[in-house]
Amino acid sequence: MATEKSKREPEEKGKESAREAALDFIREVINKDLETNKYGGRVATRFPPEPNGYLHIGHAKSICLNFGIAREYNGICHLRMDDTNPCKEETEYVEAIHNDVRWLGFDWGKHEYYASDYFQQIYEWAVKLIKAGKAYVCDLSADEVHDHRGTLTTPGKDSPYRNRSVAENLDLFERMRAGEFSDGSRTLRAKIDMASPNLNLRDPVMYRILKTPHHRTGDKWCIYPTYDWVHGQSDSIERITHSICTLEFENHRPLYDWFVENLGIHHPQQIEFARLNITYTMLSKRKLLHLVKGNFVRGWDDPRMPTIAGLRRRGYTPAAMRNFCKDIGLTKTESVIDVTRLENSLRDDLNKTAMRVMGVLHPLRLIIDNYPDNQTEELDAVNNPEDAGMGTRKVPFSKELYIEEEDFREDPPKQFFRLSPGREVRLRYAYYVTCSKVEKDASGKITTVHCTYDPATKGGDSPDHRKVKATLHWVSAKHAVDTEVRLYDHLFTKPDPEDAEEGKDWTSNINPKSLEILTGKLEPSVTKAKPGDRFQFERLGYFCLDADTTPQKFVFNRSVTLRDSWAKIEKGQKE
RNA sequence: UACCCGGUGGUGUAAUCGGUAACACUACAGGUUUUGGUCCUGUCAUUCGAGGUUCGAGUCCUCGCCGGGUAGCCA
Repeated sequence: MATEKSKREPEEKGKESAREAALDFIREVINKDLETNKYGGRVATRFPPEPNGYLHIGHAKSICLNFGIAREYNGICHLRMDDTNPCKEETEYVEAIHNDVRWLGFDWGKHEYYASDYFQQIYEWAVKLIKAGKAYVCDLSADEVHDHRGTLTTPGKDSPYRNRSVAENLDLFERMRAGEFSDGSRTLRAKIDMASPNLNLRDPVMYRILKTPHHRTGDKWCIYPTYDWVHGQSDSIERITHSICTLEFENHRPLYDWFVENLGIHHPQQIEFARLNITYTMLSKRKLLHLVKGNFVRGWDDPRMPTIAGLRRRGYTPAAMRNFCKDIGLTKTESVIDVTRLENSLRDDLNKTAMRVMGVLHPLRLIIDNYPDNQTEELDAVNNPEDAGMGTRKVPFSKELYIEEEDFREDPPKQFFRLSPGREVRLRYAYYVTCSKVEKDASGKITTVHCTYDPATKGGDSPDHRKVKATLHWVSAKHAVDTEVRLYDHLFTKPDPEDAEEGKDWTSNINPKSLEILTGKLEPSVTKAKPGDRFQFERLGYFCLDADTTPQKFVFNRSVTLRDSWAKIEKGQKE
């Protein structure tokens, strides 16, 4: 094993350094800023979620980026809750965010912040802009503001309230804060340019009246700053150097720049990257919320969900997710990642780390006619052929076994190497067996396969070195542990879930067969497992013990199948 | 129809000051194998188009074409 490792290491190191050599465009900007000493050698990033839902794999990309950069540059990464809309935010989500970021392997230390902690400062800066004649109270309704904004191709019109005196603005704004006006009746707006080709600069709203209690500030405020007004200033307050965000905020950057410049405060550099898209996967927080609220799934942590909580329950490891985020790269090009990339990252990780075990999903009885009736043998099985350090275990063997239905064909097609009448195969770690006959029920369905075994092949090797073309997994019938197994398929039937037929919406693409539940048989060693433990069921896939498990009933989630080249061949034969 | 951003193989990313288009995944073909897994080997693009600058262009210039974003008091 030691020699194998030393053989592999140079390769892996080579790959690492090659990866490091090719810096992504964001790290290039940071390097440049370090060279020019733009921020005095500091690197400070932040991950700024709104606590209005669970984090998903797209957020994982951002988390890995922001915390990763901080780690690499010996900098710092803040966790900041962007909680500026009291109507949508809940403490439950804050806790879920903590959980998920930590689970992914990142630590914000003491640097946890809330935009709501800055409300007073933000308010004072608003007053400052009013005094400078750069913000005004506007009495237009939401609809009227919309009408005045103009369109993508035509300029907007100034609000009739745009030229109020500073004194009047100050008075009105103070009374907005005091709760004198009803929700939506007035706003504070930045005075920029109603004719700007960038609509974000057409006197954007900075404050709205919202008499709704906030999850942290309670009823202290009845006016709340908009995201556009608060976000950049929050970054500035925290002295963030590089504000990394997704592409849709590119058009907002001029506005954020306008705010910090007119306030004369620290100016972070915003850098935008393309958000993650994955085939057969929905990555819109709003729509994921709809899936949960509409009971299309069993909750935020349903193993079919692309949420971090869902993937965790499915059996994903933090390392697999981090590797995935690293592998997909970072650009400004909008792209769609094939979901098999995500699955492959899990296979890669679990192949090296998961304990092997034998389990049968679709049991077919197999009787070894020439095996002693009441005999049980304890056979040695390797726990992980990739890691000898994981040792071996004993697996009980007896006359009656279960094998996988798929592993027997009475009339084998071309290239089918598994068991069929007259054919000899290996039962993993046990014996060579040859099929002598089958039993069928009235409908013609095969109920039992009879075999004879060769006692000389104990352990799975034949002294005469004769070859068998297949090795089957099996479970001893009288030692088998029943388990519920949940098999998952993509939550959506189309690569692009948004691609709905005329007159239908994205929910019409939800896969009605995304969950299949069955009862399987497992070797008894799994009874020691704890929820969250991951296994490879040999020749089938990776499975994770679910939290629904009770002392009476095991529940396994299939995290991902193994690659299956026979399935591919068979599919090709049918076409 | 305005503004902003993007366009390299089936997919995702690379390619210092312009200098032989590289890596990974997939697919396909082999090899190893007590998992049809893993692992190993091989094969698969002249960079959206047209001009231009240059000894030399994926990189620079011009004009097109295509895709995405933007008209919340959401973030």
